[in-house]
Amino acid sequence: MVMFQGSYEGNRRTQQAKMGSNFTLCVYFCEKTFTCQMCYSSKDICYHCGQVVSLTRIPGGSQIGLKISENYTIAENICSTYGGIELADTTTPSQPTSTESIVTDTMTPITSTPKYPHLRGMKTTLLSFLRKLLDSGSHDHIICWIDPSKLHFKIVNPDALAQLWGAQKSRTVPMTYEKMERSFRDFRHKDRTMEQIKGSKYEYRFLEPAASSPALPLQFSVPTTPPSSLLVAPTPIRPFTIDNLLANNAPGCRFTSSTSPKGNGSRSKDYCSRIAAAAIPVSWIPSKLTLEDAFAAWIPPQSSPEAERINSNLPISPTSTGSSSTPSPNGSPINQAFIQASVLLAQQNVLRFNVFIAQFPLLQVLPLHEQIQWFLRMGHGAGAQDNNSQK
DNA sequence: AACCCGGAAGTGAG
DNA sequence: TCTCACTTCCGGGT
Repeated sequence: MVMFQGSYEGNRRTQQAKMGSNFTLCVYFCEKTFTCQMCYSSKDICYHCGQVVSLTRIPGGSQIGLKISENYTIAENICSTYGGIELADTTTPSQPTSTESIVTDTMTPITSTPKYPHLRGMKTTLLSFLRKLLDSGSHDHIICWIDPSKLHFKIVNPDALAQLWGAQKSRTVPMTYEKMERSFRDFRHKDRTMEQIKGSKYEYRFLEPAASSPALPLQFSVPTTPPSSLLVAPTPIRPFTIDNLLANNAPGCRFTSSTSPKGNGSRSKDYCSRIAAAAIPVSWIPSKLTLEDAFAAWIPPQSSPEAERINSNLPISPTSTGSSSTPSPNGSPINQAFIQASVLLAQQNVLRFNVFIAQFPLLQVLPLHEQIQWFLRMGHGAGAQDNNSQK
């Protein structure tokens, strides 16, 4: 595994990483530390967010001087998605003794590192690349399904998509959407693997099922369309919690929210596919999931004061994730104390989330459910231990 | 002028 | 060397 770690220095929002040469790195932030990992690409494109993550080394000093430009977006977990590499545990980072050791011990020149070694021998076609982005659901701000059952999709950010594709191919010349479009024209007219939706420049439809095109391996398995059996399942396999929602990286999920920074977002069928992947009956699904709903569905860790307070008033164990208890879709068997506590908790979390996300413009480019993941991961949620020092 | 289209040659990987 | 899947360029049409 190619990796380095370092302690976080200074204001994370204004720093720019300096590492000497252009390596593509994965950056994972937590409260005080971060981890960077090389991706197998000569480009500085983050597969996760579609933006440039350009890191360089600041020479000298015993601390690693790593900074991320404000113009760049934090990239999360890209390697585990694409390269099969797990992120390091940043809770107890091992501090390298010098910047020199970082480079010599953990940095491998791009030229000697095969791109996506797990893909050796497998040709990555443009079609399979698009399908993977769509099916992962993590690039909805770049390319997303309009109707997965009809293989109908939309390119939301053509330039970012071209950047991703260029990074995938490790071309020295930047890829542009115009050049990608040339391939699309062949797909449409020569290969007949795609068609353009009339009147929509950026909407297309695949003309063949995914199985016939070579698919990239996924770290997680998600169906293009949810099995119909899930949509009519009479009994929930997992309780309706935000943890379960977030734990399943189902395609196309978006939370809707009045507080969404871009006010975008939200297609109920996307939400349905997420819910279906979490194996929750479709009858539970509201037409839209708001930020308030998401936090209302989130049951805090049992160790938190809020959780203990709720538990003491709750006849049904709320140890949510993985539990066999099944909250009612209508909430009827749940006692008033729990409902009131949940509402209070949701309100607190929404307020905290708004404060949190306002501080991090870089996170605002991410889909809302990923913003929520960051929010929870960084321990800001009401119910988590309130040890946030960051303001 | 801007955009779209498609032919043709070039490129890199297998 | 050959094939494949693009990539790059560019002239023509709308």
